Amino acid sequence: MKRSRSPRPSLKLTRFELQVMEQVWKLGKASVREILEVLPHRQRPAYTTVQTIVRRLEEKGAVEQVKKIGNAHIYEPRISRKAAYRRLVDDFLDLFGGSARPLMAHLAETGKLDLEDLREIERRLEDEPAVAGALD
Amino acid sequence: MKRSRSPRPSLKLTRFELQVMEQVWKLGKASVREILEVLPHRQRPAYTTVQTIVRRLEEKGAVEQVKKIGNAHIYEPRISRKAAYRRLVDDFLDLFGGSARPLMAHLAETGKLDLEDLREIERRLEDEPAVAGALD
DNA sequence: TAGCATCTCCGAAAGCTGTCGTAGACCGAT
DNA sequence: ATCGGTCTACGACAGCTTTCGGAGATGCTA
Repeated sequence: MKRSRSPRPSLKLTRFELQVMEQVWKLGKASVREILEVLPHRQRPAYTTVQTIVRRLEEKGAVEQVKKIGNAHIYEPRISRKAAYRRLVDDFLDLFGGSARPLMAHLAETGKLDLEDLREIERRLEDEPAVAGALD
Repeated sequence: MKRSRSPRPSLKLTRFELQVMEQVWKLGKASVREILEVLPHRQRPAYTTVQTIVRRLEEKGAVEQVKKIGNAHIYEPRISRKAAYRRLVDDFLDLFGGSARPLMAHLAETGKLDLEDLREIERRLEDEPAVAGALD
């Protein structure tokens, strides 16, 4: 049975796949139904919709079946939240020429970023000795 | 002829549509062929591919035909670069709970943002008296 | 052990994006 | 007026994402 693949170095998750992963990360491990039930009420999809997403996440190597409870599979994340977001952010940064600064500039110009935000991040950077990557 | 619609407050552009818009913004006004020719050599698509994108941009109200030269339409942008990116960024920020700070934090953690970047933006913010939005 | 609820498994429709070809209109030069 | 090249208009299709239904397996309970 070639259910799951090994997790690719940085696999691309769609919006909804990410939303599902978010719940799996949050819960630590989860069944399809549990995921469904913690999904925001707004546009809660059908059970089988979530199931399909989980299936694809498994094919991509983002989650894996770790056991069964009753007849339901229980899944655990196989990639870290940070790794997933890194890929997403990288893709997005490409729209801004690949570096963060133009994005920053845009955020500042549109009022989404103020001095307080900046100083906060700055403090963190000063504390943490720029370990630059490798921590998943 | 119901060619173009009025520009929606903030319409969503796909990656490639944005790439085409980028050229239109740059050129001020342009024909399909001009857009095609300034597109990066890398994966330059067929003429009609660009044409289709421009057609969709027109349907969305992102560009409009302003005149003809020979038998070719000339298009002008109808939405600002900033407005387009704002929509994009907003959508993206939703993945981070809607505010910029978590994104910042991620960028800092993954080494995409250093103190120098932050101080640069900070300087800008201090100069410009937070006019907070409304400048398209 | 019979029945019901729940789950899995598979398949597939519908929408969006990127891709292009063809048919025909149009323009300028001969 | 005609002809060749360029453009438009339209439609189509493949791949991806989101969506879900149906058939059958499975497990719990009476």
